[in-house]
Amino acid sequence: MAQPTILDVAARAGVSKSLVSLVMRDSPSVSHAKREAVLAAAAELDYRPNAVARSLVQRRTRVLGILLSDLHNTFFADVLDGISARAAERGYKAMLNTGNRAPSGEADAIETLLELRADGLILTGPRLEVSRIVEAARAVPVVLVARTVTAGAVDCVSNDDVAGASLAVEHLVKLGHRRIAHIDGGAGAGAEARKQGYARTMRRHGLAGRARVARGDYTEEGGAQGVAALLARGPRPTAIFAANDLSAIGALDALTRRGLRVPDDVSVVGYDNTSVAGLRHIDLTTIDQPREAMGRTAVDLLLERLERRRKVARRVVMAPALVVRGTTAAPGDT
Amino acid sequence: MAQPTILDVAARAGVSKSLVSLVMRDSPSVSHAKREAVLAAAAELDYRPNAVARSLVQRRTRVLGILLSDLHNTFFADVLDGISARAAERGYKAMLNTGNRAPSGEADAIETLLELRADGLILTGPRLEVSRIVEAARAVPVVLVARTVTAGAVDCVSNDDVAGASLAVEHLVKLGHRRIAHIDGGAGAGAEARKQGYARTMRRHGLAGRARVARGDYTEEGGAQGVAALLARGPRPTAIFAANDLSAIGALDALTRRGLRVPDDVSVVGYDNTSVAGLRHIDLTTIDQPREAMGRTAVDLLLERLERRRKVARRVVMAPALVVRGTTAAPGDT
DNA sequence: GTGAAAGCGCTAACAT
DNA sequence: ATGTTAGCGCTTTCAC
Repeated sequence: MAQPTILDVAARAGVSKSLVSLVMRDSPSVSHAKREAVLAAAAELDYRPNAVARSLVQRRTRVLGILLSDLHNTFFADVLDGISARAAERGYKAMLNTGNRAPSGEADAIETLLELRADGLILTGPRLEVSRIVEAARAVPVVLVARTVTAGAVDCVSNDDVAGASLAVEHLVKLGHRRIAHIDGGAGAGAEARKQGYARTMRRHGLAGRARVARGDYTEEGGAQGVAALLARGPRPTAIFAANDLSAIGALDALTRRGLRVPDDVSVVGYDNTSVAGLRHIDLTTIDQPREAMGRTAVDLLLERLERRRKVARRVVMAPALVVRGTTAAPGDT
Repeated sequence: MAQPTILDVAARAGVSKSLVSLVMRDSPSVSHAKREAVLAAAAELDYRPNAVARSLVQRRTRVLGILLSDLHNTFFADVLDGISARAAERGYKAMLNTGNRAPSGEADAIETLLELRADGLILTGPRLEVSRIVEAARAVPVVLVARTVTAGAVDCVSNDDVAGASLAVEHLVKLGHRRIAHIDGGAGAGAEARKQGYARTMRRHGLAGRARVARGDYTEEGGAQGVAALLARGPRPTAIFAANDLSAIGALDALTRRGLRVPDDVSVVGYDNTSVAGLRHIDLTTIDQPREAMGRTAVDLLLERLERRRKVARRVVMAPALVVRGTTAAPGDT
């Protein structure tokens, strides 16, 4: 027999299928004897409840559909850890799908999750158009992580990029730096806010005149080009705040290749605290986003809609933290 | 209305639900007029076929259950790219679940996938006991990636670790190295084979007497300790082959911190070609496993069982490749 | 405490 | 070319 059904178990245990159903769901109103008989039969047959059939009749799957825009970025893996842990605690399963870094792939992935009747959706870092997101939200509750959208039906959880950038700059100022440059993240998610946080904090310290921004794009290459641009003209900055870790690493490498020492000649700060930042060989000072907490919060928001029937949108902004490592120090006497 | 059903569409289009079903599945035997009417009604209602109901009646889901042992390791993300691409090509959906690096988590994840009635399972790098894997294979076809098991019902796809290690050592020998040491991967997957490949190749070149192995464990820390052990006594090796990239990076860092230059004083080779290895700042020579191809192959193996009803186990071993970067060079005149 | 029966949304076999 | 009908494996009343 392919996969045994509840009827096979019932027959073998000599009871009705309703009784088997009650046992499988741990109902207290079953006699000890019958419960044992049913469990024995189930074990012998290698029976496994069919979640498909159960979902059909219950009209819900207890599955949360998770879209991860890019598995190659361990940032998302951390968010997922929080999501899975929380979902398990609350009796839900997390099923992932990826968009393979393409907006159209994301749309397909969401469609699949919706056809499989996930009870709700958590989209982490989606590059998808707003209209598609809102469309999905007509079918089930949707929570966005690491991306915000101002649409009534969608909840968002993100980190405070302005505050994070501020932490980075404050740290450098406290060390004594004044010529602090920024390599931005171009059109990337959160890049605009990080640039703003940088500019605002420089101004607050009366360093607006010293502020310099080089164009980047969240890539290693972008970070290297940012350094090239910054060194090409003007006084050399004593510190660089890059919009993310990858571009910070690109900057790091470009600096050392030019014979400049980090942090002796130039300090470098990144953003995200990805796992590479922690490698001793990189040892990058950076800004940490509370990734796991963001994942957990996303699940909580979703279940508020699912179980408590909340209707109004909520937007949760979480606080980032400074992680000091080896790429920052007081400026040398240049 | 919550989610419209096929009956809602049928009513609105003025046809029977079978007709709607045919249209949704692109049947050619539907008149143009009715097809348009149905599609219009479906669009207006925002109808989405219920995969749960469909799966129940078809007794298959067209879903492949994918277990990724650890999303934080981008190695698995690459394998997954291959899996998703291939699955999509062949009309299947890939649904992932992770074990959160714990064997018990993996067992739960598999159980979930089985209850959701995935048509087959691909387990990548599972740390799970063989017995549990065989057990799962009683329910549906199972393919293992990056782990082998000698059980009849399970297919495996892996890379040839012995050959990969051989490539690494051959590369170093060709550069002129003779004192080539190895930092092993302890009990990690494939570690034993890599060590064997190292030993065998050293012997083949008459360097068995020069072979030295330091204990590692696939971690950065392990790589650093390996270097410490190797430098503590005996003649300094001119080259080190580490069992994976992470430990190679640990070695790299330990070497430079001791004032040794790479590759001038010591060459270093890793294994896996993870994304960090490619960072300019690391620029590690390493062995590449054909990860995407492994993922694609896993899907093919699964579908051979699912669609062609293959019964005998297959074991596919794929060829690794050398990727030369900046951490290897001819030995200096030490 | 236990069983019988209805039905979840769909497909498939059969009629027409 | 289109409609009718009988389940898929389970949960959920409702009887007993």
